[in-house]
Amino acid sequence: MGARWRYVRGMNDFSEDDAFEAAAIPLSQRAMARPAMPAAMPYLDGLNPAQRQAVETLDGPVLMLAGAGTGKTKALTSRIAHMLATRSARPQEVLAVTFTNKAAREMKHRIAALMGEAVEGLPWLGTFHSVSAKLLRRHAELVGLQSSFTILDSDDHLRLLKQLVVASDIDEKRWPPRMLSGIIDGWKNKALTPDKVPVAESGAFDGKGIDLYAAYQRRLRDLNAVDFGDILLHMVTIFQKHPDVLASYQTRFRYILVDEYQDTNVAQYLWLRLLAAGHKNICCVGDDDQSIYGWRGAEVGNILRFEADFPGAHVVRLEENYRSTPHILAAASGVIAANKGRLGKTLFTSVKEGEKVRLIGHWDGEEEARWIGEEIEASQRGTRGMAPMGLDSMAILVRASHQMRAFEDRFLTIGLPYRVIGGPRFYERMEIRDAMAYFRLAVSPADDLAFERIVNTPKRGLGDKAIQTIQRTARSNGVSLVEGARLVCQGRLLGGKGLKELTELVAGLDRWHAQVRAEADTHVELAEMILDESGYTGFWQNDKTPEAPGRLENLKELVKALENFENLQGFLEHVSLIMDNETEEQGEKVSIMTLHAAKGLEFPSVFLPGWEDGLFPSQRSMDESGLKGLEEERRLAYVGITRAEELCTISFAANRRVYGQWQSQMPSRFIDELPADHVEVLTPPGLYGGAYGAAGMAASASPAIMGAAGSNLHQKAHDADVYNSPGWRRLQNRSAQRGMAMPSEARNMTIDATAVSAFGVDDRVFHQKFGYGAVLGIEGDKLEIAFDKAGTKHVVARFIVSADSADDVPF
DNA sequence: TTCTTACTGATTTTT
DNA sequence: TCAGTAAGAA
Repeated sequence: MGARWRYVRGMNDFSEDDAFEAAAIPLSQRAMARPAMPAAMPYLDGLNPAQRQAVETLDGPVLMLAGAGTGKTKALTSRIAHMLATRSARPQEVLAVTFTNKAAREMKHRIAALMGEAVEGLPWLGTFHSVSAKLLRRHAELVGLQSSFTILDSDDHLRLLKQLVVASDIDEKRWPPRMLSGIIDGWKNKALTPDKVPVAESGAFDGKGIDLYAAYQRRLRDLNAVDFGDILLHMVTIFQKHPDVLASYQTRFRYILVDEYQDTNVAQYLWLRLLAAGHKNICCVGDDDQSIYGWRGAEVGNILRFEADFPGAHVVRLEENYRSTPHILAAASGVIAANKGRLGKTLFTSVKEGEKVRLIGHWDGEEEARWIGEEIEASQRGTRGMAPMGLDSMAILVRASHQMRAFEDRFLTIGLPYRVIGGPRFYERMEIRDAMAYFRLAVSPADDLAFERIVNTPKRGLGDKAIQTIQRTARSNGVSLVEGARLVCQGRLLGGKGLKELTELVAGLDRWHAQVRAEADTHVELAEMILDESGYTGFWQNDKTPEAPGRLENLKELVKALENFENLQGFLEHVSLIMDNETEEQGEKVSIMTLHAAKGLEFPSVFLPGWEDGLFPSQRSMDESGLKGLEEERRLAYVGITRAEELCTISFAANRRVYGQWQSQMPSRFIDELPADHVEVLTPPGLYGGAYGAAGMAASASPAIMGAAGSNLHQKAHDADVYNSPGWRRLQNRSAQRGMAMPSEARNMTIDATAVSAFGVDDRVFHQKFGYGAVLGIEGDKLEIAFDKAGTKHVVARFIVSADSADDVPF
């Protein structure tokens, strides 16, 4: 949990002049920081010339092109420190925007560490959304909202759209609400209000897209709600339509800083341009080579165009890399060089040689996971003359989250601790959303979306029909759903169980709302009471599924988190923008995450599996966005490689199971783009017999043998394509030069020799996926096995080897 | 109303 | 493969 919840004041706290919530920084840290004397400027000492230039050029537009690992956060925070220390700006005149709460938090900490208590107050520093939401609460009436508007999460957003789609007689199958959501988000990212959507797009969503968009916006206004896109879009609208409001902020924010500028979308771009239009003291930091969010509206063009947008801009390149070895940098540069229209940077480092980037091909995805698991264990012990590495120093970065499974399975089997970063977020979990819907209703009974969410959660016998009755009643009386429900109860418009339960729910809501207003209990007690009385806690206590205990745990955590807020209202206002994934898990663990989630992180040792055409670069990305898509994938490769400090290991598999079907894979075209001088090709141990070359491997394994090996799994591996692909040939050539042979599946065939009869009850056995276990019984060609880690399973005998031979049979 | 069984179709994800 | 939905049975 940690700092995630440590915001105490409400967004609505208008009296507070500075956006910076002092409470966000633990007092201990603030006290420890040494006050910086304005004259001394010690923060400049550790900067290289480029960083220093970026820090000292305060006036006018500055574009800081900061390659991976070049110390851009240091430059950015030092720049703010410099502004304040030299009294070029007062804290409240500085606005710094980031994309994530995490980045905002880190900057706050680092500025505080640099400045100590030398200045009073700190700058406006937050995400585009949090800063914007704060402004919007001040000016909500200009776009027809009240300042207390609610911010919808993506779940509510989708539910609302679904209702609209259903209401307009559209075939939900052909035109899924999800698609409409994507279209509308896209428009909002481009700062297009319904009246501004170009005619060319009027065909969107069966020709009804624009109308539905307009209807959706009306509905939001009626609900006094905004979605994430609106937060920015409404502010842009306000800035454009109310020059006085804009002017006041232009005067107020004399200096603007933007992090990750390559990720800005059109709405954010306009937002910034409007605010900076007067003084043009805007400093944008970014790296066009790390733009990986085009699919959600980011425009690389924004950064490419910066000098045209802001004539006379100073462009500062941060090119000295403090993170990676020369080989790693060279490999990354080699790959990214294939992209066109880059601003161009040449990363260099003063670090000495280090290891080359390692490249290895595997037979299939499971083996890839197995090999990486072994490498990790080896690194832990310390190999190749490298010091032992902790698990925290290692990460596996995948293109798509489904690739994580192979690793999780494998690591579970061998008992290697791992942590998945970026999974479902805390506040997106069903139980948290349900609980928050109850809280929302207690605070504002008119919250129809919250009501819809929880009427029948836990089950109250209120199905579709009952809900329709409530909706009809509410609509015809022009009241909220809660009031509609009350009328339904009074008029006894429902039968038996449902009626009784609904009456009870309405009574409960009344009671809770009264408590909120009376402030009789503390909000924490109240929250507990709501969850209890609604039967929600009991609902999970009675649930026997394995997730139930975890969900109860999460609910407890949610209630605990409330302690950091003054009241329920304050909590709800913040929560939609502030909650992120900061699970400070204990213990040394290998990290598994997507390449996207890895941006901004670094690890001594990085594994990049699944470099196969179609997977990475992703086929879909190329189909949908062509060359642009491919280039974004390439940037993703660049991001991946540059996460590594000392060791980077790229791998691919010749066969992979895709949606349950085995497919042969071609090594990624990005592998061909790796500069040969900086790459060392490995061959998996135990997989090459020495007698077989790659070509021989394909040709010599007769179908009969393959069939006997039970490898219907492998049937496609004979496609010569794999072995004729440039990447594989290259691998082969390199191996040949080094006197190595290519993997052969010759060894795999030995597995078939182990027939059922080879096993007896109580034998110790090994299974590729489930690990070690003991045979409980034999049934036909299947064995019943009690696995040490994976439980009892029935497994086909040919997938089993005897435990003592497990070590030397690769499969 | 709700529980069960057939079907479909499938990145990346912050706010 | 598997999750999430949509139509049928209790």
